[in-house]
Amino acid sequence: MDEQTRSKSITIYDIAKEAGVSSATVSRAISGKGYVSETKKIQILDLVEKYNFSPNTFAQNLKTGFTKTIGFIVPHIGNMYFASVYYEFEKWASSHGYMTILLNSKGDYEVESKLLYSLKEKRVDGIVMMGGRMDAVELSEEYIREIREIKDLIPFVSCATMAERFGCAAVYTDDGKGVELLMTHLKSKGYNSIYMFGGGDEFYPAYLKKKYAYEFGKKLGMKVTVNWLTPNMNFDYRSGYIGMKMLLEKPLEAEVFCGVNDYVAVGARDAALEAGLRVPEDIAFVGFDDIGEETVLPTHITSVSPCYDVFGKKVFTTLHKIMQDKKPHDMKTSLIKPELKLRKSTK
Amino acid sequence: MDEQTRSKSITIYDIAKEAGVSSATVSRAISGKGYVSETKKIQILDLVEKYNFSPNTFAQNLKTGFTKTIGFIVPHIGNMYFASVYYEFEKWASSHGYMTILLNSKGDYEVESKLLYSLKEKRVDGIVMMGGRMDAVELSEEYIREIREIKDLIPFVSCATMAERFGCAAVYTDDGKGVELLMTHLKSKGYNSIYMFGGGDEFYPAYLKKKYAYEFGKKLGMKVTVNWLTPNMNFDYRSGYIGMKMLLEKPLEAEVFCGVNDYVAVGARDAALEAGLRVPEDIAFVGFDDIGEETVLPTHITSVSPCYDVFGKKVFTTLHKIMQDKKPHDMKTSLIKPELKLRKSTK
DNA sequence: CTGAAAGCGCTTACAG
DNA sequence: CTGAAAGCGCTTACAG
Repeated sequence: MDEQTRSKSITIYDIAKEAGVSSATVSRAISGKGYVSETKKIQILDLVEKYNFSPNTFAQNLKTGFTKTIGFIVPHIGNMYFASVYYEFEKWASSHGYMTILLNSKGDYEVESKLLYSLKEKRVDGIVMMGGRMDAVELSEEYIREIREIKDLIPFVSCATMAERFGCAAVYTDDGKGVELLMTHLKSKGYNSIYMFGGGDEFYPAYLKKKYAYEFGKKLGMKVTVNWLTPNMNFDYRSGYIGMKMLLEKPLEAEVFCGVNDYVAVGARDAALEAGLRVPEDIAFVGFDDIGEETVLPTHITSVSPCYDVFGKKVFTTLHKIMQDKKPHDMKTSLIKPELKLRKSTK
Repeated sequence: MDEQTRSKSITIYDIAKEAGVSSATVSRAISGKGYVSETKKIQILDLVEKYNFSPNTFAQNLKTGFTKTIGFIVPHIGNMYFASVYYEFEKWASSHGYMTILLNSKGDYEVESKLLYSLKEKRVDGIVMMGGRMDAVELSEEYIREIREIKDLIPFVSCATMAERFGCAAVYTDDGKGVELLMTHLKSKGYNSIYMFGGGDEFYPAYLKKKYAYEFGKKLGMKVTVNWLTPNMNFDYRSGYIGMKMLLEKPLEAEVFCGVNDYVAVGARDAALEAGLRVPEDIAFVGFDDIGEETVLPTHITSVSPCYDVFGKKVFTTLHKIMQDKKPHDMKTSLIKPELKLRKSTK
């Protein structure tokens, strides 16, 4: 990083001089846009190789107005659900020449706003926002306006449930389908009752799963008990653990306990094990999101998996399409089909 | 993203015109560098506020040569060790006006090289690299040269063990201290034998922990058995799980089983539980890295924690210092003092 | 304290 | 197919 090293940086003009052409021709040869004679092209590209030259991104950006950068906001980077979508998304983005900036809103509304602002400032070409405020069932007028403004300014894809409410492109898992898959399987294994819990019901990802389970249970002839609106319930391990402790004080109301995500399910399972119950002989657990990558940290929980590869790809292609269009885009919603991963927390 | 919206973007000239000053004065007023009369300054800043103006980063970068961007390479984003250091680092970086790009090398050597190249291309102001190849005990001449080249070009901090070998700034946890803390505690709880396993011994983070444990065990009068060079051993859950399965086929060689990290320890613990052993009554488990954030997904494993807050901050301040200096920096190594987190996997 | 001017390194109509 | 030239939006010596 010393001055000399920095300033030695080669430019398009150095290449042009050595090749005996103009900088415009070098630019055309490198970008592949516009005509350049085969001879000169080869000559220039050789020089590029020789000096290991790459065009200055900032000069390009300044000129073209594009940054080839995408901002990706998640509420919690440690949550494997978000990490997995990001991971798959990034593969596609980078293979298309985009660099992705991962940002953590910590689930904090103010931080989220600040991040959105800083991405605007950085003039990113696109924004992906996962979960957070956008998942909330009830929204303030002001927040809706904030999101509408940003999505009119910068290509924007939300991975929040029901995000079409904001008039933006949305990609999220089909929870209705997920619940159906899960309950059909449980029924086929001879289970006849299920208890839905965890999560904040003020957020769709919790609310809808419970609602769908309730409805689908009727159709299936399964008894569904829903734990609605328990205070301090959340999407984390602790909620599942504490919730289950309380449930264990009374006779069990169901054969299967379903967390709104795997973190809740794992917490509940641990509480049950601690109480001396056998899983799955005495009690079964299921969850959503498939957070336990086998080689990293398996949960052993039967789970509805979002198919992260399909998910991440869909998010990228959706955003990419919007970035390509010049005109404001039609809002478009894509539902990702989930699949069931069977593990030893159920029969 | 439509053309109109894009081009409406306001510049320093618009502000200058409305304030009746030159663009130079506006620039000075905004950056706070150079003299501007109080009256004009206030007037300009009001306009900035009014139009929600922020200077075009690319024009700034092009002019100044700085990008205010840092590249952060990790081998696996799903590993909570890397995720936690990143998380803490990013807090400091962003509070100093730096944007951090997180990149995943997937532990692949070629990908790592490509990422390094792309960061050079992006002209980031600094690079942090965690683990990966740099952790290897044996290195090719070529790789050493590659790292030396990049660190001479761009401010560079490595979080690999023994990274001072590359002549670059290094920040990593003090494994010697960690082993000492752990074993002293175990001894005080009445444990007299420990079995060290997991990891690839071709990497320092595994090799050194085993070595230190062996040495420190002598001093403490504890029996230390070290599982060296087991093929296919790694830093993941599966290694711990499979490794423990094999160990359980014979009479146990120790009271405590220590994984080179928590993933290994959790895998081993699960194998023991499956075999019907009680933890910690029949067998105890310990690990390193403290990957189980309590509210997210607790491991319940007693662990040597790197103190992520101190770690992340140190990485940033080290990098920041190098970025400030004009001259090539002295290589500097900082060891992070670990602390012990007691959990129910030990007495 | 302030402005005119050069220049950062590209891209892209435009005119040949 | 090619080059001269303008311009993207800033910053910063330089000269007042």
